[in-house]
Amino acid sequence: MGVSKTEHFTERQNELASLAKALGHPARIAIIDFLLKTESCICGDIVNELPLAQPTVSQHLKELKSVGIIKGNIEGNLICYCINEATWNKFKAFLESLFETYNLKNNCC
Amino acid sequence: MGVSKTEHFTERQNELASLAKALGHPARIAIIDFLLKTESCICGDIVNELPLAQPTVSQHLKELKSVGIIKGNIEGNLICYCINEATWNKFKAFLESLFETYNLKNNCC
DNA sequence: TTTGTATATTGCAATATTACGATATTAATT
DNA sequence: AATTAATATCGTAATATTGCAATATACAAA
Repeated sequence: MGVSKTEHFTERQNELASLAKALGHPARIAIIDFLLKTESCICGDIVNELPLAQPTVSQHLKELKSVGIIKGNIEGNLICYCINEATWNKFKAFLESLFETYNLKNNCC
Repeated sequence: MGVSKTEHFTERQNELASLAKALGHPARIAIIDFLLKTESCICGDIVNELPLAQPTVSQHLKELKSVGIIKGNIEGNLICYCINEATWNKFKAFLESLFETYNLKNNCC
């Protein structure tokens, strides 16, 4: 991407955009789906669940981790990933606020 | 971006990723914020609301329009943009389903 | 200590995104 | 018809993303 002028937007706008961007790839949605589906941490199973090479999956995990959507714990030989509750709730709150605004006010063409 | 292998993911994963990606820029969040805030269509005011040049804003509007999040109507000399209810509701449904799954099931490290 | 297994990092090619000046288009106004 | 105003498109520079082979790292097991 080109340089995006984050300094001109509010912190909330930048944060929400970062979170949305992190989810803006089907592989990363698939990772989140998988984490939610299995009801707990995932240790050493994610690569096999995705139609991508191991380094590519690792990179997607890194991106999700860098915005805080997931967190990883080293567990012996494996790395266990799970949803990061704090960030997830923040994301949820951002969006629920948007959805609420739309429901209450929009009266459009 | 490089080529993303959309053919390996489900339609839902690809759609949700596209919508999230479209919201993955603070300028586009700002546009949505503004549309929601003003409670109706926006005619000819968006460029002045954003700290970006007119062609850049036009490009962001085009991206939001191309995934269906907003729609535009020509109104005389102006173009009026508003949230596209169908897509917005779809996006909302996708996310509410994710949030629900998290609430019910997640029991994590 | 060597081997095997899981994950991360590096490096790079192909492609996409962002931003904006210049220019085109379209319609209202004079 | 010429001017003004709003928006879109084109072209392009700078930078980011995606994907993966090769390689590194870290730990467990033999």
